[in-house]
Amino acid sequence: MDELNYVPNRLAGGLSGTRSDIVGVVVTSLYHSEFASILDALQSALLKSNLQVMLANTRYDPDQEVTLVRSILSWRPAAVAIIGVDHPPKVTELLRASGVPIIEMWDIGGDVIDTAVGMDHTAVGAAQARHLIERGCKSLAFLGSMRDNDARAQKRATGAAQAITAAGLNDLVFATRPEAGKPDLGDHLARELLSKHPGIDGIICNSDVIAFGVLRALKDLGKRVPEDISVIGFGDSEASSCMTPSLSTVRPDRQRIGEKTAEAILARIDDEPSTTMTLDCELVTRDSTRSI
Amino acid sequence: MDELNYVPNRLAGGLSGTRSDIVGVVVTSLYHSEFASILDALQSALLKSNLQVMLANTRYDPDQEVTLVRSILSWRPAAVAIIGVDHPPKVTELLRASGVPIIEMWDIGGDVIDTAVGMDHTAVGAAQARHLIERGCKSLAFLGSMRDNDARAQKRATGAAQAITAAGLNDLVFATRPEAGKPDLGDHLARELLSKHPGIDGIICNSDVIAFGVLRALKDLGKRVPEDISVIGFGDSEASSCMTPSLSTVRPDRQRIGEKTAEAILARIDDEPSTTMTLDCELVTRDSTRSI
DNA sequence: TACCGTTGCGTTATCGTTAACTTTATGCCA
DNA sequence: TGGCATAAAGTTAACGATAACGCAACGGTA
Repeated sequence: MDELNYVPNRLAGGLSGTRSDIVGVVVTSLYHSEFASILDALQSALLKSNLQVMLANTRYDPDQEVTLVRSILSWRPAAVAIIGVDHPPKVTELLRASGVPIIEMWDIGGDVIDTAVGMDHTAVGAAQARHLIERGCKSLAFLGSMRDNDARAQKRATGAAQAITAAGLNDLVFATRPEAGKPDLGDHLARELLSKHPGIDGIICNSDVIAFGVLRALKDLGKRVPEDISVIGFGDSEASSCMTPSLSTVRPDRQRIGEKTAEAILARIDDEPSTTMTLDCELVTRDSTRSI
Repeated sequence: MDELNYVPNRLAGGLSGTRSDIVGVVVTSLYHSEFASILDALQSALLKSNLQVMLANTRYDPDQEVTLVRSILSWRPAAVAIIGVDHPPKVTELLRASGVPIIEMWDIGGDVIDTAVGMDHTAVGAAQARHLIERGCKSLAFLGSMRDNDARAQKRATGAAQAITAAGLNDLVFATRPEAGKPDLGDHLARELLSKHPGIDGIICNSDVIAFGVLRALKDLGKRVPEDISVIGFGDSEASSCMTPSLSTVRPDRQRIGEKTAEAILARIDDEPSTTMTLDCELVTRDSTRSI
C-alpha cells in the first residue's frame, strides 16, 4: 500500500459502510480566534477517534447557514457541531430531519436541537455589568460589533441591561454597529460614545479586540483607565494581559468547549442520551477595572 | 425536495461523478489567527465556485501531516492547499502521486510541488533586521517560539542573521523554544535573554503575540521601548496597533494569500499551468521601533 | 412519404468499498 | 476415521448518485 501510494477511496467507503467518519463543524467566524481555538481543541480530540472535521464558516450570514448546513449534511456526517442555539428555522428543520447527532456549541438555552455545550450569555452580560457596578461605575455603555445574527452578543447586552436596572442605575447606553469587530471600530465607537454621553464611566465591550481600540481611543482622549472610565472586554484574547492598562475580561474556556463537544459527539454516536452542559466563564480582573 | 428535507448524498455523487467539489486544506495551526484569516478568505472565495473546504490541522506535527494528507486525499479532492513548502518526504510523494492540483501557501522557494502562493521568509527576516539596524540597533536577538517543523520561522531567522553579518554587527543571539507562541513565553524569554545578554538593544520576535509578552516584560523590567530596546514583531496581529508602545511589525497579506490561493486552485482545476506567486510583506513601522 | 439529424426520455452499467453470505478448510472429539 | 463446530477464505449484493447508452418522438428536408 505504502509503496504504491495507495489511498483508499472514502467516498466509496462512506457510501458502502454503515458509519461515516466525518464530523461537520459550522462556525460563524474564524477571525480573532473567536472560535478557532474551539475548533483546534475539537479537532485534536476527534482525531483520536479517527473522525475527520469538515468545516463550514457562515460569517454570520443566515442564508449561508442554510446552504452550508445542507452541504454538510450531504456528506452524511456522523455528527454535526454548530455554533449557537439560534438558527434560521430551515436549519433547525434540516438538522432535526437528518437524524444525525447535533451538538450546539458556545451558547445554551431555549430551543436546543439535541445536545448543547456552552455558556449562559445573559449571565455573562450580567456579570460584566455587576463587576463594573461594584467598581463604582454609575453610567454604563455596551459597545462593539453587533451582527444581526449574533444572538449571543444580544443576550449579553440584555443581561447587562437587566443587571443595571436591578441596581437602579441609568439605562445602559448602546454603541454598536453591525460590522466586523476590529480595534478601529472600538476606537471610533468610543469617541462617538463619549462625545454624545460624556458622563459614561464604564464600558462593556463586546469583545476584547473591540476593547483594544477603546483603550487606544481613551488614551488618545486623555481619559484615565480605570480612574475616569473602567473597561471590560469579552473573550480573553491573548493580548489582553499585555495591554496598558491590562484588560479585564471574561474568559470562556474555549479549549474545554472543544473537548466537551468532542466528548458529547462520541457519546451521542454511541447512542447515549443527549444533555445540555453549561460551562462557567471566569471573570478575569485586571487593571482596566482595578479598584482605585 | 425542500418539503421532504431531501439532501442529496455527495458520497454517492462524488463516487459516481467525474469531479469532486472538495478542496482539502492543511494548516499547521489555527491559534492566533495565524492561518485562520487565510482560511477565512480562501473559504469564502471557494464558496462562489461551490467548492467545499475539508480542513486538517497538523499542529506542527510531521507525523500528523502524513496521516492527515493521506486522509484528505482519500476524499479524492479537486485540489489540496497546504501551508508551507517544506514537508516530510512522504507528504510530497503522496501529493505528487495523487495527480491532484496542489497549492502551497504562505511560503515559497525550493521544492515546490505544483503551485505556490506565499512570501520569501528569508527576505522578511532580513527586512526586520535591517529595519532595526537602520534605527541604530547594534546588538540583535531573535526571540520566540520555534517549532522544529516551522521552516518559515527558521528562514526568517536565517535572513535576519545574514543581514546582521552583512552589516558587520555581532552575531544574532537566539532565544527560542519549541513551545507554542504565547505572550507568557515572550515574557519569559525576554527576561532570560536580558539577564544573559544585557547589551541587547533590538529584538526580532517570531510573532506579534510573542512580542506582546516581550513588551510586557520590558515594561516590568523598567526598560524603555524604543529608547533602550527596539522591538519588532511578525504577523500584524489586530492588537499590535493598540499596544503601548504600538508594535512595529511585518504584515503578511493573509486575505490576499487566501484569495490568490483560491484563484490558483480554480486555475489549476481548469488545467492552466502551475505558477509561483510571490507576495510582498509590508513593514509596519510603529512606536516600538520609532526613531528617537 | 421516406430519410436523417436532433432532441427528449427511460434504462442501466459504473464508481470502490463494506458487509452479508456462501463455500472451503481446519481442528477437535468421539 | 467420520462428524461436527468453527474458522478462514472467497464471492456477491448493496450504497446512491452520474453518465453513457439506446430508443422513441419529432421536425425539417428532399
